[in-house]
Amino acid sequence: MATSESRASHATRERLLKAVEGLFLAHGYDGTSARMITADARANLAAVNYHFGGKEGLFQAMLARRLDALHQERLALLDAYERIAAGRPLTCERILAALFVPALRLAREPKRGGGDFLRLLGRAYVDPSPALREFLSERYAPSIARFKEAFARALPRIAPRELTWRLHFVMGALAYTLAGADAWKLIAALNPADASNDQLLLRRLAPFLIAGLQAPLPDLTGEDPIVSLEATRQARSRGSTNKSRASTVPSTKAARRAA
Amino acid sequence: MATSESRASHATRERLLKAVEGLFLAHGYDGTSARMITADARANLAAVNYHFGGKEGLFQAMLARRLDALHQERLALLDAYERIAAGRPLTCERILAALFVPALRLAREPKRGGGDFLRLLGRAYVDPSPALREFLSERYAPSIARFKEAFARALPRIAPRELTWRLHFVMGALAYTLAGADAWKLIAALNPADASNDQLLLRRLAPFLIAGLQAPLPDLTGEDPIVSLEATRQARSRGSTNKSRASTVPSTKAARRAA
DNA sequence: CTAGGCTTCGAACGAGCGTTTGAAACTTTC
DNA sequence: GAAAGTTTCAAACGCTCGTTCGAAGCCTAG
Repeated sequence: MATSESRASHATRERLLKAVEGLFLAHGYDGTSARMITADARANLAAVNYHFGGKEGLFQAMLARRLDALHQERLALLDAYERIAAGRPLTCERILAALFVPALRLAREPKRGGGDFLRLLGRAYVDPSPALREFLSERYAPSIARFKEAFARALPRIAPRELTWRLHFVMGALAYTLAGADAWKLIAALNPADASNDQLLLRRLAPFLIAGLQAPLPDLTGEDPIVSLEATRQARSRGSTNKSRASTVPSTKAARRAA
Repeated sequence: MATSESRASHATRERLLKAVEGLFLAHGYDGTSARMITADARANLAAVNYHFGGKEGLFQAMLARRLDALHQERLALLDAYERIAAGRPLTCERILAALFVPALRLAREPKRGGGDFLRLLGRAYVDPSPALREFLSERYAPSIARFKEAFARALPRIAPRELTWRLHFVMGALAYTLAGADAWKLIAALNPADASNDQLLLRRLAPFLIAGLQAPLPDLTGEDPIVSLEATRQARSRGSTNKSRASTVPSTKAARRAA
C-alpha cells in the first residue's frame, strides 16, 4: 500500500485519461483504438496496459473519474432533500432536481467535469459496447436503486415493475437532452452569459418528465386514436415527390459488371 | 439493365438486411462484424460484398430502406400542410407534426418500419461511425433543408445560424425521445393497446420543442442565476456518503504485482 | 555511487477484421 | 440438354486490433 496512487507525477496516466476522453466522445468505444489513444497522448502503446490493465480498464477509469462525482453529488442532494422532508415522500420535481442539477454543476466545473461533460454523459449512455454497459449498470446500480426508491414513494400508484421502465426512460431522456443541450449552448458562444439557458431548458424538461412518470397505466383500450387528427389522407393519396429516389444507393452488382 | 433489382428472389439479400438491422440495433456499426451478420443470416461471408459491395454498403442499404420511407412521408406531409396554408408560414406545431407523425406511423407498419423502427432511428442518430454519419447527413440533407426553411419562415426572429443549431437539437431530441419511447412501450407489453402512449408522449414533447425553438436569444446577461435556488450548500458541506468508493476500479499496478 | 523499484520503449504475438478470388452450384434461356 | 448468367462457397489475403515481453531508461533511497 501507499506505494501507488500517490507519489509520482503520473503524467502519462493523466494524458491517457485526457486523450481517451476526447476520442471516446468523437468515436465511441469500438471506434477508438489503443493506438489512437497512445498517439494522441504521446505515450507508448504499452502504457495503456501498464497503467490501466488494458483498453477496457482505461475507459472505465475515465468514466469513473467523471461519473463518480456526478452520482456522489446526486445522492448527497437526494439525502439533503429527504432530510428536509423528514419522512414524507419527496415530490417528483425534487427528485428530478437531484438528478440533473449536479450534472449541470459539474459541466461548469472544469476540474471535475468540464464543458464536454454533458456530451460525455450522453455518449456513455448510448454506447453499445458491453464493456461499458456492464460497467455502468453495475457501478451505478446502488445510486439508481436509491432514486427508484424515492420515485416509488413519490408515486405510490405506479407498480414497481413499471417504475423500473419509466425510470430508465427518465435517465435516458435526461442524458440525451442534456447531451443535446450542449450543442444548444454553442449557440450562445458569443455571449458569455450562457448559463441560464441550462436552467431554462431543464425548467421545460421537468414537466415533461413528470408527466411521463405520472402517466396513467395503459388501460384506455381505445381502438386506434393515433394520428387520427393529423392528416391521415394527404401523405397516402399523393405519390409524394417522386419515386426516383432509391437509385442513389447503388446495387453493386451493376457496378461490378461495369468493371 | 433490367437484369438485377427485379427478377430473382433475392432471399439472401433480404436475410442480410434483416440480420444487420437487428445486429446494428444491438451492437452499433463498429461492434457488428461481417462474420456476425452472415452467421446470423445463414449466408456466406462473401455475400455481403457480392450483394452490397461491402459492409458499409450493407449498412447504408439497410438504413436507406427504413429512412427513405420516413423522409418521404415527412416531406409529403409538409407539402400538404404548406398547400393548405397557401403561402402563409406554418406554425411550429404543424412542422413538428410533419416530422414525427410519419415516424410513429412507420413504427406501426411492420413492412416498411416495424416495432423496432424508433429504436433504429435513435441508434442511427447517435452512432459515431463516419461511414454512417456522412451517409445520413448527405442523403437527407435536402429533407433537413426543407424543414429548416419551413422553420425559418415560422420563426422569422431567429437568425439562420442559430436556427441551424436549434433544428439540429430538435432532430436529436426527437430521435432520442422516440428511441426512449420504445422502451416505454415495453411497459405495456401485456396490454396490446399501447398505441396512444406514443401520441401522449409526443403531445408532451411538442410544447417542449416549440418552447426551445422560440426561446429568446441569449441576452439576459444575468451574473450566474444557475442552480441558485437549488441547494447550493448541502452537497458541498457534507462529505457525501464516504470516500472509499473509488477503490472499485483497480489500479492494475497492484494487481500485476500480486501476480 | 550504487542498488532497486517504477516507468517507458520497440518489437512481436495471435486473433479477428473486411475484402478478394476462382471454382462449384444453381437457375434461366434457347 | 447444353450454354449463359447468377449466386454461393471455402480459402486465403493483407491489415489492424489488443495484448505481452524483456530490455533499457529513469528516478530515488540507502
